[in-house]
Amino acid sequence: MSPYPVQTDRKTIIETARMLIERDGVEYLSLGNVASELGIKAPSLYRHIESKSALLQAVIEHTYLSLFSAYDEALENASEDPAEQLLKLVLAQYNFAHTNPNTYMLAYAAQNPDLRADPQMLLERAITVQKIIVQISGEEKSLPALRGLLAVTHGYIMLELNGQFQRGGDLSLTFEEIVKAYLQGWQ
Amino acid sequence: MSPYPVQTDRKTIIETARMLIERDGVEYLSLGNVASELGIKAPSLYRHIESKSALLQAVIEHTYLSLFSAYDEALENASEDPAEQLLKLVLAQYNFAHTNPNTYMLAYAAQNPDLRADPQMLLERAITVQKIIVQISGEEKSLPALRGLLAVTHGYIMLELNGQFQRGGDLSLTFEEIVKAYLQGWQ
DNA sequence: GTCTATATGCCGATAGAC
DNA sequence: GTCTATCGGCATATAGAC
Repeated sequence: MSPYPVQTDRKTIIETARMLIERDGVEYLSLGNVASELGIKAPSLYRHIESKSALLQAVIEHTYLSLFSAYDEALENASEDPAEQLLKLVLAQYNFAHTNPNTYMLAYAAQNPDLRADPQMLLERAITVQKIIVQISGEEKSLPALRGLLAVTHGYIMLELNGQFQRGGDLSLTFEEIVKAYLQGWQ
Repeated sequence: MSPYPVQTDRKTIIETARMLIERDGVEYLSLGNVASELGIKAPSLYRHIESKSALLQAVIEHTYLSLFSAYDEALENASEDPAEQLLKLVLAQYNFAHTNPNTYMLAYAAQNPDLRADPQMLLERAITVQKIIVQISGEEKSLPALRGLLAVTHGYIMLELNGQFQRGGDLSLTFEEIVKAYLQGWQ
């Protein structure tokens, strides 16, 4: 038998870090917090992770994969209508951000290049969405139309998460209304 | 004569902090940095500021006032056309964010309530813009139309500042194109 | 208004025992 | 795979001398 009651592994550490970031904000994450949550001491973590920065990197990667799963799920039950497909996609992102605000913001705001998601993967995903929006905007305008859709979606999420919509209303419904109006503008 | 060669005051400290945040990012700002930049020692700062958090608050307030000045300037030479006025406004914000990326992000992302800008002031500004956009969207849809405009503007700025537009192009022109298409959608 | 000295605390990371 | 002990660093903030 092991002389210590608690054991952990890399996957559990990453999930614990993710949970703590979500609960307290990334600025309060320390290896001490993570270890304490797992019932072990901070230095023990180094058997499983290389550094704090590698741990953050892993959390960000996990966040992107979850977000991409949400995209895939959203498209499963969508009709052929490109506007409906796009709405389902951005709503998936909107809901993901509300369920996981702190990791969402961490993943999107990561400045440090080695904390960024794989550019190749991001590009592939973007092209998938571009193929949908091209049916609305036409080929030539599909890149700006895509970028604007990403902007209005991400911007709305950030403003809402930061509490900058002071005047109430049904913010989820308002978001849908805005996206529909936005897509109208490219037709 | 003073026994020490260097003197400072609250205003200089705030401006120094603002400059350092802009240069290095807010996460690298410390009272030691500020003091060192001013040629004094960190404890001396406490004769002029109450705490680091009060200093950050002052920088954020200064940032908002500068941004509002940019808005005012943008409207000075604008025509009667509401679409042109709105475009000038959001371009003023876009340019401000590019000139002051780190303080822009700090001011917009401030989570801590005592680091937020004065809600009353923000509300007044929002209503000013709403009076312009109402000419495009109509009264009933003017609040969602405003929120969407803020979202697309802020979102585009954040995505560009975070380096998430990988496929190049004239990003400033693309932004204009997107805003115009967005406003089209509400007409 | 600045200084030095210091309190106090947290952090990431390493060495080496078990 | 965990532990204890420790290094080295940097942070905010206060006390009291000049």
